[in-house]
Amino acid sequence: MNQGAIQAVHKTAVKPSKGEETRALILKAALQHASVAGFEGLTIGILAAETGLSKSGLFAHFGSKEELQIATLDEGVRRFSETAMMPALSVPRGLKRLQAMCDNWLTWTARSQLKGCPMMTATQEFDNKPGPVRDAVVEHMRRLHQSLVKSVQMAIDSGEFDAATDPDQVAFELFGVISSCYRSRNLFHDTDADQRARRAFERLIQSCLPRVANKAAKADKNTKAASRKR
Amino acid sequence: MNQGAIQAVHKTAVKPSKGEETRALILKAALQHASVAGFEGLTIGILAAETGLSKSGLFAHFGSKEELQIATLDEGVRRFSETAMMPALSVPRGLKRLQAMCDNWLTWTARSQLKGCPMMTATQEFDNKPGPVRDAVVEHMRRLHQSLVKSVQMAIDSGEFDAATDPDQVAFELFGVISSCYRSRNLFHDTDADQRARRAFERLIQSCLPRVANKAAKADKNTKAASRKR
DNA sequence: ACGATTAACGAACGGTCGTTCTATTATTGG
DNA sequence: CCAATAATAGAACGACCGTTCGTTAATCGT
Repeated sequence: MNQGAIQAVHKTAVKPSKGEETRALILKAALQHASVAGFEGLTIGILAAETGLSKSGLFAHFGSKEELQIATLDEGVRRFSETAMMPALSVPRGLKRLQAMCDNWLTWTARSQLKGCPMMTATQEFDNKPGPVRDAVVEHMRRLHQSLVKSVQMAIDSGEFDAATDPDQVAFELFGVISSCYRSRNLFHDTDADQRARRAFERLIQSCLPRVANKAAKADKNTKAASRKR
Repeated sequence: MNQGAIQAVHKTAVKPSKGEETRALILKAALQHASVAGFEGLTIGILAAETGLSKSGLFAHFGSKEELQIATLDEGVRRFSETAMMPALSVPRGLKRLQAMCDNWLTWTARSQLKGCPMMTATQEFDNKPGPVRDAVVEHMRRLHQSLVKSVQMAIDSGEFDAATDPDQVAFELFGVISSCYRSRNLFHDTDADQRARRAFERLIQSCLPRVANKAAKADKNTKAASRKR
């Protein structure tokens, strides 16, 4: 099915047939809607009305609601990749690229004119609902996590991060910051959310910087270690 | 309505009438179900079947689905308070209490035999859906945020945290860590999620400790903190 | 213990859901 | 340009949704 998606992309690049054209239009509206009302709230009737199609006409493009949800999720991931991740790849690997990723991650929903992040929404909606949609979500999120891990690893390799840094741990915490930012934005309408997130990123990065092995640092480490014991 | 809840609690403490008894039973099942399938997936038919009541019989207890959702959310908050927050209040204020809160926060769903955190679920489900349920979610989450802010402030006042610490920022990041932990647990079934969260808490706390410039500064901070106490 | 009150039931409603089928209209390749 | 094919419409389906209503059964205050 992944090959199918690739094939579809290739086809559209050559010649957008009528079917693929409307399908893309549907997915655009679907993504917009899912980013607000979630993937369960994405009903075929509503989506048909929004796109001006009939229920059955729209339905025929996917064959089931599950397929519609997966297609919408894939579209979201595609948009995320091209809006947030790919631009960061043009930044030289290491800390700079990681920062670019974080920054793009924060702002991509606005730049894509989405109300919330579809992947985060899907995560919450399907994390306890077994099935193909959940499987797709897990797959996508695992990939995203690995992208972050890899970027952190590059910052370690370049010497910008301490060698003892745990990339998985950093990725874990980056996800947390983003989560908290989205919540502050959408639930509290907190206009400072982005700034908070940036500060959190900064703090996280600070804690990953190499610990220089001079006396002061060593002493500081020791006191830290002592106080860490509970 | 808060007074109503208090009154209800008081009543049950004295004499649990039949109605209140079954209502409590319904809410227990509702909370269980909402923690897995969310608050929208909480249908009256399913809930009636699970509790052995008829749809109309169950419905009569709440008058609308919206009221059922709010009542379930309130029950979740009540359980969270008594399972996670109240026990932490018996720990002396300051860093220790904050740590107790974080620890209890991490483990309360398991101790309450819930699959996920109802409040987090509700947050995601209603953050873009205006209405009474969303209002209730915002209210509860704001309160929780303030609880954290207050605990952080106490750690500042006691001198355990640097005076320059921003309590709102710390609360923001704590929420992030919890979010990430829940996601790792439920989406990835990551058994290390709790450990990751604890490490993140630790790192966050470390970054809030007083920057020991010299002893005089520390003493000065303590006196400031003492005079700030109300 | 009895009358008043409350709790619970069962049937039914209008609505929307996802889905299926058949028929009609557009698009496409030769 | 014309047959073959794809895209869309429309009506209907059974299932389930939240909700209403009238009736019956259980509980409660006195």
